This record gives sequence, structure tokens and C-alpha cells, in this order.
Amino acid sequence: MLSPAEGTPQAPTRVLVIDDEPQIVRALVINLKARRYEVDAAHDGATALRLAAARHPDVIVLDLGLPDMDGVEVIKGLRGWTRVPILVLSARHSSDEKVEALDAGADDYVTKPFGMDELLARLRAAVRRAEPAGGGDDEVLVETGTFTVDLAAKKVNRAGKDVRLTPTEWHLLEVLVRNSGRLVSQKQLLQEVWGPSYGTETNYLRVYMAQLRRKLEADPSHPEHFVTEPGMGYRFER
Amino acid sequence: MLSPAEGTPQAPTRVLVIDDEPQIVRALVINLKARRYEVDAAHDGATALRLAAARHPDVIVLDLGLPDMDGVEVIKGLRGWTRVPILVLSARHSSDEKVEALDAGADDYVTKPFGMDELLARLRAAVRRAEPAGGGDDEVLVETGTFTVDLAAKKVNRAGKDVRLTPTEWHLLEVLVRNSGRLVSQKQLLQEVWGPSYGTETNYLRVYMAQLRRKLEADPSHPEHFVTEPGMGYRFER
DNA sequence: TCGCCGCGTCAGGGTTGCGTCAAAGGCGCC
DNA sequence: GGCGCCTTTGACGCAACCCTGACGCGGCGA
Repeated sequence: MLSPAEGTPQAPTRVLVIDDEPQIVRALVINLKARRYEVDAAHDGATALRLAAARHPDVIVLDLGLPDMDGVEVIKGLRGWTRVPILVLSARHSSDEKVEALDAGADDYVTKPFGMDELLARLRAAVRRAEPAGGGDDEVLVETGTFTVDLAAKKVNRAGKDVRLTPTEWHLLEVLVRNSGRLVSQKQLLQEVWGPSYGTETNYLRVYMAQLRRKLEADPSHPEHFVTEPGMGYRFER
Repeated sequence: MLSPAEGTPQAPTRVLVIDDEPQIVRALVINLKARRYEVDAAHDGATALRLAAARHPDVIVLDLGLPDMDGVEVIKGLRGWTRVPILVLSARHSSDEKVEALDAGADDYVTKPFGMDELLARLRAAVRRAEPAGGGDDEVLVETGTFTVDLAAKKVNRAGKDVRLTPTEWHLLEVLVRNSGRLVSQKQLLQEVWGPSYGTETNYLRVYMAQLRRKLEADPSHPEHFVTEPGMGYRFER
């Protein structure tokens, strides 16, 4: 696993490294950048707090032994306004110190010397669990002049009232809306809604498209949003 | 800090301990119970997965060396349906093993022998960050015209009197309320309430939804808040 | 101008899914 | 060991949904 995020392309993960030992910072920066993280670095607590506020990192790696302030104070300073994951580095193996840092708000505690593989794995774990629970709740609200589709809640609202759709109606609507503005062929619609073994039963489409128009179009006989492309398919226009 | 939660009174934190060494289980159970955690224990992976589904712990402590299955498989089995924090215990110090467990979905990795103070601190950290982001859009109190749900206290009040719910009823209500306004599919409800191996037993839903409506709706035969979306799922509307 | 094809509309019938009730099984508690 | 509550399971009636066939209309080509 090279990149911090697998699968869908997305904004790179931003890491803030806080340590006063140049060689450690260098090693971390090199390893992180090689894995496509964006990295900022700070050598003291004051800079760290400023950078955290300015750059809004997705995860923070914090060495407790800083020249200007106590590491725990840095944690508390961060926790006052953010829940960003904090991964603590420390040369101290003492149990008390670990407990203090963790209870102050740190998410993990790694003692030096540490293995780079392990640190990176802990970093991935910290970033992963900070991700929002929902898979992709992007663009869930689609509005037209006469109605609104909420893809996440599976709701359609028209003139302040929720419209009741049957499962098949909703499924068809969902496919069309997710391809908003694009032409969707009859075959594709049939296969997505009725299953891969369908493809020619265009009468299904005619019936259900009529139901959608009757429930959602201002004038069902002159559809504005569910447009027929004769011989090809249908298109949803907002 | 004796109790796991400071400040507001709330439901106790539930921990699932998975280890095949009796003395470790005993030590953990004693220490956790002394700190007001609710503790379940399992000695093998199969029991662990079953208990996790049945009891819905707030955090899991998992020893990788189990008699019946690989610890990483247990992690994957859990991650298939839940994001509950998993704290891994292991006698193996190897970096590869740590990386594998963390990338499989573990939240933390502690090598044996471990200090009890440190383990408890890591446990607190895991539970803390799993808590819903305070001040955000999630509310602890959800009110409707006829009743009030207190998600933190696990209580439902109607006309000034607390309504008595069975564990399953409460669990179902909780899933619906946490997705307030959104449609929740029958499969998702079944898996969240009855466990990942369920998904088709919709008769359970029919029975328990009827119980909830009888206890909470003003007119159970004409539900306003627990809405059926035929063929799709159920929706809670306030 | 005629005929054909594709689309929209409507109504009926088979089937599925939901709500309800009742009773048996399981588990913990007294 | 008995009791009570919770969960599970089955049966039944009813409403809603999905499929199907028939018909009318308009556009396009012959």
C-alpha cells in the first residue's frame, strides 16, 4: 500500500510533523512524501499550533520533547478547538507519561526508536477512523424547478410535500438523476433497474416513466425534466 | 480517573475482551469492572464475532493469538459491518504483524506484556474518539409531537412518563432515530440490530416495528413517525 | 396518402409484501 | 425448580405494487 488513499481519487492527506530533531523530521518527511502525503513540519510548539490552525492537517505527528513548551500542553492547545488525530512520538517509555499524553487527547503513542512501517500503519489507522462514516455523501440534493431529490434520504419533495415513490420508481429515478444531463440508453436503464437479463422490455420503461412524470412533472404530458430521446433512451434535466 | 466517563451521567461503556488466556481475561475484567465498564469476554474468534453482534460493545480488546481462527480474520469479520474501536493485544513484536493488524482495521496495537495503566489509557483514547463529535449536528435529545428520545440516557418519555422498551426495541429505535429523516433499508436495520448474518428476516422488523408503534405512536394504525416505505425500508420522521 | 414503428396511456389480474395476532421457545431471576 | 419477560416463529387478511395487454397518437418513409 503506497498511497494513503486507495480507490477513488481524492485530495491528498495532509500531515503535520512536529519534532525538534532534524534527522527525524527529515526521515518522516521523505517517507511521507514518497507515499503521496502532503507534509508540513514544525520544530517547536508555538510554530506547531500556528501551522495546525493555518493548514488544517488531517493528522498530526507530535514529538513530546520540544524546546519551547511541554508536549502535553501542545496536545491540550490543539484539543481546545480540533479533533484532528494526534500521534505522539516520545523517547520516554514511562507508563505515566503515556497515560498523561493519551488522556490529554492524544490518539496514539509510539516510543522511539520506532519502526517506520509501524508508524505509517498507525498513521493510516488514525486517518482512516477520522474519515466520515458515510461512504460518499457527495451531492445528495438535486433540485429542479418543481421538485427536489434527496439521494441520501431517498426522499422526493414537491411543493413542501413528500412524494411517495414505489421501489421501482425510485430506482429508475435514481439512475436518471445520478446521470443528470446525460442520455441514458434504454438498455442501460433496464439492466440497472430490472437486472442484467433485461434489455428489450421497453414497455416497462414507458409505464414507469409515465408514473414518474405524473408524480413529478408540472405538466406530465409536456415533460421538462424527464426527456425522451426517441429510439435511444431518456435524459434527466434539472 | 476512576470512571471511564467524567461529567454527565450516561450509559456505561461496554467492552468486549477476546483472549484465550484465562489469567489475562481475569486481570482485564477485574480492572475494567472496577472502573465501571460493562465487560463481556470471549475465548475464541467465533464466540467473539457472535458476542460482538449480540452485545454491540463500545470497544473491543482482541488478542491475536486465538485457538480457532487468525486474529486478523476476526478484525476483518468485525470491520465488515461495524466501526467499533478494536484494540489489539499480541505477544508478537514483529513490525509486519502490527502493520497487518492495523491495516486490517485495528485501531491500536499493544504488545504483551503490557502495563495495565497504559492499556486503560489507550482504551479511553479509543472510546473517546469514537464518541460523536460534540456540538455538531447530532443531538442527544430528539423530540416529536408525542414522545421524546434521549439517546444518551437510553430513555424514551411520553406524556411525562418513561416508556419501557425491551433491548431489541430500543436498538431498533436507536438506529432509526440516528438516521432521522433518512430511509433505512430493511437489510441495514436487520444487520445493525440482529447482527451481520441477518438480512432477509423481515418478519422480525414487522413485529418489532409494530411494538414500537404501539408504544410510541398516538394512533398505532396510522403511524406518523415510523413510516413504512414498502419494499424499501423504514423511516423515522419527527 | 397510406402503413409502420415507437411512444404514451389506461385498466385489470396475479403476486408480493406488510400488519396483526397468537403461541411456543429461551433465558435470566427469584 | 418455577415464573415471567423477551424473542422467535407461523398463519392469515389485506393493500399495494408489478406486469401485461390493448389502444390511440404522431412521425417518418415508401
